[in-house]
Amino acid sequence: MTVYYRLMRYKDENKKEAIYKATILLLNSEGFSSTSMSKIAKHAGVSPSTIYIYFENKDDMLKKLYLDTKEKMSERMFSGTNEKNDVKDNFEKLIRNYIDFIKDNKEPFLFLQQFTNSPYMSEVASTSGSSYFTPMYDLVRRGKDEGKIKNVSDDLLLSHIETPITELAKHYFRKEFEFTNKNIDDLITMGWDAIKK
Amino acid sequence: MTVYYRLMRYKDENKKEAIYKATILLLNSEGFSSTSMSKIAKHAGVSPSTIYIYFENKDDMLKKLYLDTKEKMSERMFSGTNEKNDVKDNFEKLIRNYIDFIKDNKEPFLFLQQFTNSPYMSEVASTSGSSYFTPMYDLVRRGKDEGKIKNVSDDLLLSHIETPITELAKHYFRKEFEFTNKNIDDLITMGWDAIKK
Amino acid sequence: MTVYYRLMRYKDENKKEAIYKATILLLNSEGFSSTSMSKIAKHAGVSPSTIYIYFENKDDMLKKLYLDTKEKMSERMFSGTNEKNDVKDNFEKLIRNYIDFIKDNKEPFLFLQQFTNSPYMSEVASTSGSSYFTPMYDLVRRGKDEGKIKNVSDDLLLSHIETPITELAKHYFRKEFEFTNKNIDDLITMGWDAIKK
Amino acid sequence: MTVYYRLMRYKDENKKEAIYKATILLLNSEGFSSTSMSKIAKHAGVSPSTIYIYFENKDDMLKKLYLDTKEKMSERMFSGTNEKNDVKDNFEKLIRNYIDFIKDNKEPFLFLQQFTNSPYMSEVASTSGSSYFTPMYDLVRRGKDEGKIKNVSDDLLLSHIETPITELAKHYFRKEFEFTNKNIDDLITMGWDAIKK
DNA sequence: TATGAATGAGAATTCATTCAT
DNA sequence: AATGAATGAATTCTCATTCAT
Repeated sequence: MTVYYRLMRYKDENKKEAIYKATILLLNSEGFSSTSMSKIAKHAGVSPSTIYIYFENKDDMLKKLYLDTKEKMSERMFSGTNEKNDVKDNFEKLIRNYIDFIKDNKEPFLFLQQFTNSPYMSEVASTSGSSYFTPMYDLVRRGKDEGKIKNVSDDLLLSHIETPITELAKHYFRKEFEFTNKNIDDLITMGWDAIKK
Repeated sequence: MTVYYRLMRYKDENKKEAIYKATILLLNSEGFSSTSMSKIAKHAGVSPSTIYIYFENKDDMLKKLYLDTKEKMSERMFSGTNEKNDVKDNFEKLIRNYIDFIKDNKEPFLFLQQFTNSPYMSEVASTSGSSYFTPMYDLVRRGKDEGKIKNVSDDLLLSHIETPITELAKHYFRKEFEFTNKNIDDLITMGWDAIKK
Repeated sequence: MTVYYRLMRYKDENKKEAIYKATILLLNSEGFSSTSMSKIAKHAGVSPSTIYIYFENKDDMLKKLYLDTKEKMSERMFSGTNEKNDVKDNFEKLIRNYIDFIKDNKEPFLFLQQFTNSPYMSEVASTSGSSYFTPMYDLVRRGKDEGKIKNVSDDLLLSHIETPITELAKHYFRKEFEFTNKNIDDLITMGWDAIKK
Repeated sequence: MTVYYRLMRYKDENKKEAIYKATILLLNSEGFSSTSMSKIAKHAGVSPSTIYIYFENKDDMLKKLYLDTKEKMSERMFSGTNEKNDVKDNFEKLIRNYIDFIKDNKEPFLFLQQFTNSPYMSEVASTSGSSYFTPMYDLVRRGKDEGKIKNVSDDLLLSHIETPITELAKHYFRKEFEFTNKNIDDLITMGWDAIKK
């Protein structure tokens, strides 16, 4: 009897994921201005009003989707890196992880780019988001301490690690570029040349 | 009579520019989905229907605005570079030009970023747009021929020149980073280290 | 077992009252168009679906709430009046009762006004409602028989008893008027002057 | 030529009136909660968006409609009254005017009642609205000065003039009461009895 | 009895665009 | 060339109600 009263229709996490997935796909194919809540609902196979059970409004949904996607990406990027490893090994691991993530996550990656370059970003940036990259900061700081990395502004260093790959990824998805083994090796060399002392 | 016509054309260009300017500002502050034709018209001080005298429709306007802005940027970037100059000098000039453009053109720059990372881009990319960067391709090719630049894929090289600065520019506009002389010099060093043989 | 059932019924009445109370408050502060079932549920501390256990639908609930409130008011109005008392004494008692009710029941009173002047009223009027005022009709009829009250249409008489107070009550709640002893005495005099022969 | 430039599509006051009329009819027949902007538009024969050319939003429209209707009513009520006339004559004129207005304006009258008893009223009350009744205040004040009217609170006096008729009007529209000549005469007598010294 | 999840229909409002001048 | 009025279609979001437990 007790059980009977306790039970109720639980929120279905599948629904949330379906909403996220539909949003990313639509955003990537049609852009912010053409991605409406009803289109998202239709693609996710739910009613428009259902979205409002999981999120306060469209903004709230987009921001949570961004944070969720960004978190998944940064987890993947730093997996296998370790503050006991050699700095350059970590650097190389990071780059390979990032490329792996990109290859496996075309749509989430493109969504992140679009979001990051939209005014939505500034609203999220203040909250959190950049916190995902503290391991990166730790890495370059250690590299500087150990005298292996140029003694320049952190931002300068970081901008030479992630961003060239990000740019190449866009070419990759437009099939103008390939992440061959040689290209990846070259990328590591160039990145390291840029930041090493 | 001549005067009459000149006056007309002068007025036109004013209106077109006002529309462009209003669009960029709105797009940067509110994003694609909140930038409507009537808002643009109001900010530009014209009637919504006036926009349709200058442009076929919203899409047409955005694309022409992108192309126009991009052209202005690339003109500025390559000014003073020359295929007779030393490759490294050209490289340095390019970077300094780009930073100058960024500093003087916050709103156009941010608009370009937003547009480039949106699905609008793919519609424009096919038409033209990348043509603006042929001087860049010429430069790296010459560098390779002269044995000064790494013999790696062009895309790899280009991605290490423009993109780190682009990334830093965003930090700059969020007031998290400054383009001091030292930072600019470091940037040039790092970029050159990345691509030089 | 008895206790069990009593507990259940007790709980029920609590919920029903909570729903009624929340509805009245919302209706008075936000009006018919902004008072939704989910808002009512939230304010009453129950689930939206719980309301449907007690009432068929929203209309049914509103009508029952009106009838319930109206009944409480008329009970209070006629308490202490008696067909053996002097007609004028009954008249005075009625007015004092009504003012007492108003003072003690701001929200229910305002709800009644709003409901009475809405198209909802016509749906309820046919069912019942006016039956609550038969004691009033009895009173004026007796007054006429005894030659104390003007020999005019009942409606004319009734409209001079309750309505001026109703109007003043609205001013009272807007803090533009006070039910001082003098005002109440004046009110009784004026009402009696209006209807007396 | 100059004329050509000056001309444009002017706002059509007919449209505004059609919107007002449709709103009143719908509000009276279906109430606040069932009267949607699209229903109003359909009944007025315009597009929903057209309403937003004339009014900021629904609230704005309702308030302006109320003020407009109230103004028309008060103009009618005080027509033919004059501060040189005898107080009692003015009083009688006022009542006859009000009844005439009611008979000729069923829908506007019922709308005013519904609006006045809704929470919308409090938003409007602060702005203006009661200003329409200054002639009434002038009248009772003069009556008191001349020693013809009871020396009681203005609110008390006013509540015995307009409100009984308002109440009877509702019965009239439900066909439960008729404004016969005798009834009107009785009404005047009773009202005057209530307020006269 | 009681619930929170779920929903299609409909709410207010804004959209890109065209019309009439 | 220029405009403000006008609009049907589409927007975000809320509604009354039902479902599953």
